[in-house]
Amino acid sequence: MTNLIAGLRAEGRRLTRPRKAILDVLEKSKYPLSAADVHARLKREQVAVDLVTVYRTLAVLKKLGLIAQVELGEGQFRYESRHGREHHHHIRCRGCGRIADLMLCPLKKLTALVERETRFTVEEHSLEFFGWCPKCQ
Amino acid sequence: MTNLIAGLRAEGRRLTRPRKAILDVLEKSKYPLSAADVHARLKREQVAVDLVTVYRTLAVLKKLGLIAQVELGEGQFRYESRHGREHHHHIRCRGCGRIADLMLCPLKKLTALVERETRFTVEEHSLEFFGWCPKCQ
DNA sequence: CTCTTAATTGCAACTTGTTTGCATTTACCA
DNA sequence: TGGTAAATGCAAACAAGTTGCAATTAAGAG
Ligand SMILES: [Mn+2]
Ligand SMILES: [Mn+2]
Ligand SMILES: [Zn+2]
Ligand SMILES: [Zn+2]
Repeated sequence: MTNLIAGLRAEGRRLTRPRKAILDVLEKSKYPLSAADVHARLKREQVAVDLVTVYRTLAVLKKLGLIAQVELGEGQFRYESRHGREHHHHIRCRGCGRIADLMLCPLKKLTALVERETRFTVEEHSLEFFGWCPKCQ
Repeated sequence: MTNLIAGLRAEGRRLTRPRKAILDVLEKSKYPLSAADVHARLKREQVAVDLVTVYRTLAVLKKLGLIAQVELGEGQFRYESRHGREHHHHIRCRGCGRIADLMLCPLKKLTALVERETRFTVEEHSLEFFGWCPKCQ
């Protein structure tokens, strides 16, 4: 939360109820949430925030580096708090959609290799697995 | 093309002009194309096919395993032919959108590790890099 | 604490990517 | 050469995300 205040101030932005509430929802979640998910949880908590504001806030929090955008082949984005969490990846069940964290990232060496081969500068990568969770097998 | 005929027949489906043309467009492309890209190229080649048919055909070709669906953080799907190409991944430039193939996949061992840790059965994975191409750096 | 003002919000409308319903057309086999 | 189920085109619907604008509000100045 202190990161939020500092980050916002540094850009001349304001600390508002929706911003606090949305970051809070993401910090409490054990898996990444879509904008619609966030909106639904806010409603459940009696916090009246428009879905448009959720989208705009997610963009702000992402720019501040407080949340990460995750894509799991669903045709939509998900977001998760980065607070106190290492860079990591996910696995998603093809049956029930369950998402689990993978606390690993073996790609440091590979990134260097890619940069040498392609002459691109690598800024980010995404590594996701898809399969069947124990219940759905 | 012989794969297409065999695959379609095996499911009681038919070989049609749109299906041939769409697979052909994908086989000629050096990078993965969106449905709209495919549609535009068909038009350029005087092949009149509705965009809806492109979407439906991409779904069929994907189910037959002839093409792969690729996601590069754009909010849309791309598709590429699998004919004669190894399983591989991509790098996409944040500046101009240029996409290059990465002919590597160092994830066999990792997959086994993930399966052991999570108890999921891994069926597929996605590994993509994002950065800046030589022209955009 | 009150005032001022630019940042933020909500609402409606819009855009883009993708899917669905249905009547018409067509590939394929008897 | 039909008969028939599969495939197509067109219009409409849907879903995620974005934009314009008037109303609201956080926060610094006094
Ligand atoms: Mn996670
Ligand atoms: Mn490729
Ligand atoms: Zn990683
Ligand atoms: Zn791979």
